[in-house]
Amino acid sequence: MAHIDICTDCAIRDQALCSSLSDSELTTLNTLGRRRTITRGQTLIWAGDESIICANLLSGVLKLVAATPDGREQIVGLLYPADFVGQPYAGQADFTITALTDAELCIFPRDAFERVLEDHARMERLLLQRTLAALGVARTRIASLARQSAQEKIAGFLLDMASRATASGCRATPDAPMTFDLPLTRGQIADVLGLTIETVSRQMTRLKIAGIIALPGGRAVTISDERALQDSAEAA
Amino acid sequence: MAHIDICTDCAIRDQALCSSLSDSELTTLNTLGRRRTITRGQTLIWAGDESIICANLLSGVLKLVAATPDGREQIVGLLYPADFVGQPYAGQADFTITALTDAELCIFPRDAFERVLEDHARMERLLLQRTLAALGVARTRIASLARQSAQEKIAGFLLDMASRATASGCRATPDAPMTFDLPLTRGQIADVLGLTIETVSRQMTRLKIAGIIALPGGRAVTISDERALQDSAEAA
DNA sequence: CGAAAGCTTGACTACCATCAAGGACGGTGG
DNA sequence: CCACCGTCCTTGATGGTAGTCAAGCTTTCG
Repeated sequence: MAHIDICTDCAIRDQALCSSLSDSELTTLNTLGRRRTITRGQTLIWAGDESIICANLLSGVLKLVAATPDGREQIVGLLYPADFVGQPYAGQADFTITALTDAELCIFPRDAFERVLEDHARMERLLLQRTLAALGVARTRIASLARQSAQEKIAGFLLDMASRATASGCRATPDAPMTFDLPLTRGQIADVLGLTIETVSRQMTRLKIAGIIALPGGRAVTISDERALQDSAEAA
Repeated sequence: MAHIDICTDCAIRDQALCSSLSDSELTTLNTLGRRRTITRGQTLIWAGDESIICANLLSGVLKLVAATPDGREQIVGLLYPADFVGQPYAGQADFTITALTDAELCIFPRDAFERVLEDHARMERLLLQRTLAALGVARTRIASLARQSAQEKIAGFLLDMASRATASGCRATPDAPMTFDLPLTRGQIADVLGLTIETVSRQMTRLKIAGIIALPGGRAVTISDERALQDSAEAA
């Protein structure tokens, strides 16, 4: 909950919105923001509540959740380190934001953050660019959810998670089997892909039996045959 | 194809991005933009092409289409009058944009438009706000596509189209039956909702038989029992 | 060690896609 | 004016994919 005084040492200094600011400008932000750690399962923002905070995600993974009146739940987006969190200019929050893993945030009051945006055109432009990119991602997901089979969804999801896991720290050779931990449970994967937990489990088993992936235990996944997985992601 | 010299008379002067500009600032835009009319079915931008234009939509309806390698098609968004068209800061277009009805646009070269944004912070902020709103809409659609039944999708779609049709020109009484023309064919509705044309047709028939809507012919729809339609949109 | 949460597997079902055929509507040309 | 054609829409029969219900297994954590 302490004020930030270490922006220049920040893990995401070069990737987050703040990368548009000079060191001296950062000191202004310091007085506004504070670090906060939340634990797995904790909710940062509830849908419908007044939208009073914005943040940069420093570490961990968050989910954006839409809930239907009758209790069905759908994850409409995931947030990764360096992603921007919250809705400037919004009266109330559209979605509930909850931590999937322990996470660390750099939080600003929304109104103060909006004033910073007004004074820093570069930062506002960067946010616009990110928002446009997020819109593209969301629309791509619309196409996937509407038209892909369960098999395609799972294969595509695994490829996506794999590329994210290897984004930091490349692997030795492009063709070597690659192992990583999923940050999501089967149930959460189901919520992301618009499937049920049983279907997710069955598709994973199918890929395992086909020798395309291995499931060494826990949340770990090994991709043994990336090419075949890509084919699965595109198969009608 | 003429340069615009009638912004101050523009039908969407108060709703589009330009509403952030003074009359004198508009004259600058005049020199950059030009009006263009496209006919139903014509494509304005192809996915993958270099993203070279931005525009304001003056009249008509456009579709944003994602196509999978194997030919399946999904409409990932619809654009209505006063909506902003195109992707500033994008290298190449993510989606194909095609006219569903005859449409009128006010077109700017992308690079010139970006320079205008840089000089007009109010306009850039307005675009940011719109993009954030569009992101919320897209994410809401993710939830719908993933979790709603065909019945819910159709009912929700009809309510949405109804509210759009009545947005301009309110109706007499809130409870009176309301009739309007759908700007989309059954096939296009299917592409929006991630269904097949047959399922769309069957659901419409079902609603008709239930006395909730009437189909007077052509593209026309009458909502006889809005309350029941809302129930259909929320039923599990 | 025990309980809770998460995962897998099986049997069955329902919903929607697919395939197929025919009807309604609108425009064109004889 | 009517016949013709293309596009769009409706309806029926059938099947497959993924959802639902249920039971048992594994991992995690207090």
